[in-house]
Amino acid sequence: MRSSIVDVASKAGVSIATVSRVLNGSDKVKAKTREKVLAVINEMKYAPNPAARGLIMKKTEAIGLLLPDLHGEFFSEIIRGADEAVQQQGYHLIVSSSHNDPNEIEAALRFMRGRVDAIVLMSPQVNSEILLENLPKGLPIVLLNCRTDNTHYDTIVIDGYGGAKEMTNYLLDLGHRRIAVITGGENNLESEERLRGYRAAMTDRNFTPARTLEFTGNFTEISGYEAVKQILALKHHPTAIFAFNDSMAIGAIKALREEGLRIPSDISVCGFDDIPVGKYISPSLTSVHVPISDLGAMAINRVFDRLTKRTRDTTAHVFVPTKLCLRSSCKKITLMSNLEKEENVA
Amino acid sequence: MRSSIVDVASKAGVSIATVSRVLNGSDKVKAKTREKVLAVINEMKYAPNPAARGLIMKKTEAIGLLLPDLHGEFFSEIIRGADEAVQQQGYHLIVSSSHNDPNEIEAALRFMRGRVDAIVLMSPQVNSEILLENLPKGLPIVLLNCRTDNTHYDTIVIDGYGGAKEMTNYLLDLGHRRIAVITGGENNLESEERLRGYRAAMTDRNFTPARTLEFTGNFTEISGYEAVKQILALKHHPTAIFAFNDSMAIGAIKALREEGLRIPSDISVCGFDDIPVGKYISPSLTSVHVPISDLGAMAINRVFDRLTKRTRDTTAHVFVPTKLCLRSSCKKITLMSNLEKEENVA
DNA sequence: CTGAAAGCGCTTACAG
DNA sequence: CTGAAAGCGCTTACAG
Repeated sequence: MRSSIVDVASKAGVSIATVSRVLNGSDKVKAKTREKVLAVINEMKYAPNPAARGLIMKKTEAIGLLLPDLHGEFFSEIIRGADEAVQQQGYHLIVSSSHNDPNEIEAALRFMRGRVDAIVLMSPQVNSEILLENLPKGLPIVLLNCRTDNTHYDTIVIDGYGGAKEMTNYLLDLGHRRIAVITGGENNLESEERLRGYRAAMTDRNFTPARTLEFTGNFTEISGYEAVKQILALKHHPTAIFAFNDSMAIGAIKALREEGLRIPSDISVCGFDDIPVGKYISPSLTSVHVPISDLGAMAINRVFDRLTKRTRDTTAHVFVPTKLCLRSSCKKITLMSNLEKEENVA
Repeated sequence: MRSSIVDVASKAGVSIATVSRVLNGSDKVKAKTREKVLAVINEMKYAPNPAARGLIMKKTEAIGLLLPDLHGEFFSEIIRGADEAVQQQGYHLIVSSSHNDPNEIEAALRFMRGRVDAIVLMSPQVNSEILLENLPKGLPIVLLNCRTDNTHYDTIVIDGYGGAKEMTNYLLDLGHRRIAVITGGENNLESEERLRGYRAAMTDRNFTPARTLEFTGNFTEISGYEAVKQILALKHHPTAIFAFNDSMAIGAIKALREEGLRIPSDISVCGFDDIPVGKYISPSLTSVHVPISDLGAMAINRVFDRLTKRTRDTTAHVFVPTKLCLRSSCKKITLMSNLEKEENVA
């Protein structure tokens, strides 16, 4: 059994109220008393039970972070950014992954009640009704890349549309016309936004985005790898592949190489997110930069804003811009076959 | 304010004891009463406060996971494995990173008291005395890759020595003699074990491991990258570089390429850990396989063993074997310069 | 089968 | 400056 405040009090010959006061730095404690208590605390290595403290003070010094998945560097960077921000305030993180399963989200949210002071939730896949009805009331909540137009919560959303559009325009500028995309799956907000951006860029330039060039992945390396196998089964290969995240781009590159294609001379490849490892692989990966760890930190800091200035109760909706990050995996195309021209010009 | 058990009780016209009983599935509740209470619970969307419950039941259904760092895929795989294991039991994870700082470890450990039922601690860098004196008593604790010969706690340790030795032997078999290593820094258990393994393999085969071929990194890509800049300043380049983790190997490969060297034809490179991305890069990375996510799961499952069968109080010390994972970043060397022979043969 | 009461380990008015 | 007491939201003997 751990020692409790009662043990400290009796050993120090004071009441538990006094021990509590020195613990909480109250100034209405005589210096001598304080020292005596402190001595006992150190001697016993006493530390107050945070659960009891949380129960009465209604603050836990913990923030819940609920992520859809834990695979890959994207989520680990989110966690890292969040953890740094949280540590700066002396807070801690309770991390959970939902696997995009409403039941798991519900379980995690329930678990967090009473244990966290606020919640950061990232759930690009689960639809807003389910989400909203499970969200605990009375707790600051920040929605990260969630599908919701509900303005009742603070939201942070990456500009997937703009980023994908910019990337597509870049590929178009490079002369590419047959651009295959590897998506992150249906019903996934991030994927959908990126797809929308890609299609818009094509259309804006009077090209018809062909559905036959849209392949479904799930944001993992292996799904990018497998998508390429399908892509190469096409009678006319695309000249560029735009994977909707870097992990899939990395998987795609591997598959392409296995088929003897060189990147970018035979085919260009780009990703999205700009995960740290992207700049280290060869060829270095052209991507759409997302400030991943900042995203985690931003969400946490927004939560702290809420926690401190309770007055301001207008919700904030921040839209995070992306930035094209040009490296070596994409290359200018010089000549196009007639066939391609025919197929793509509007 | 969230509703409490009192609200439910009054609305259902029963005592809080009865509500508590239906909450905990006690069988001594009349079916009709149970239904009435359940109806109210659903209507109010009531969920018990886990902090209060934890306080009295002395169990929190949370496990603390304290990691040295949050950079890169290694730690995210540990978290993933741990999270999966924990979710299987309906438990949750409280994650923290220590940055190898004793103060942060202490703060995290203090934070966890009363909030977790057990702790998994990974701290290859902080020495055992500091660690041991901060460890809470009365809580199951599993030490993951910690420097301690204390048998009072359960431990799980990767066979860094064996793995590095095996890798070095492999390089030796390939004909390499000048093998540079990039370590993970001094005072880091994992790095030290791998260094010991490398040196032992060299010595066993009657080669003297040259200190001038040992370069210091810190397990990050950039440190591998920078180490290579130093390595290439050597008057005689090594024919192989053994980075003590994959991230550094990936950084090293990038630096090597920038200097126009081809891998593995000009120089062989290998890593350690076998992080998922390693098989996707080019050339695919030869590494020492560590079952990373399993490690997280193993630690959690060990903790659950403790939690359930309190009787067995002999501590377990598991030593996790590694496995050579041969891919394409290392190549046989056919001829050696006389100079190299002179320098390396014992 | 159900309720009143004690207690988990703390904090904080309220007196003194 | 300090202590006795109430209370945070729950569970669980103990009676009935």
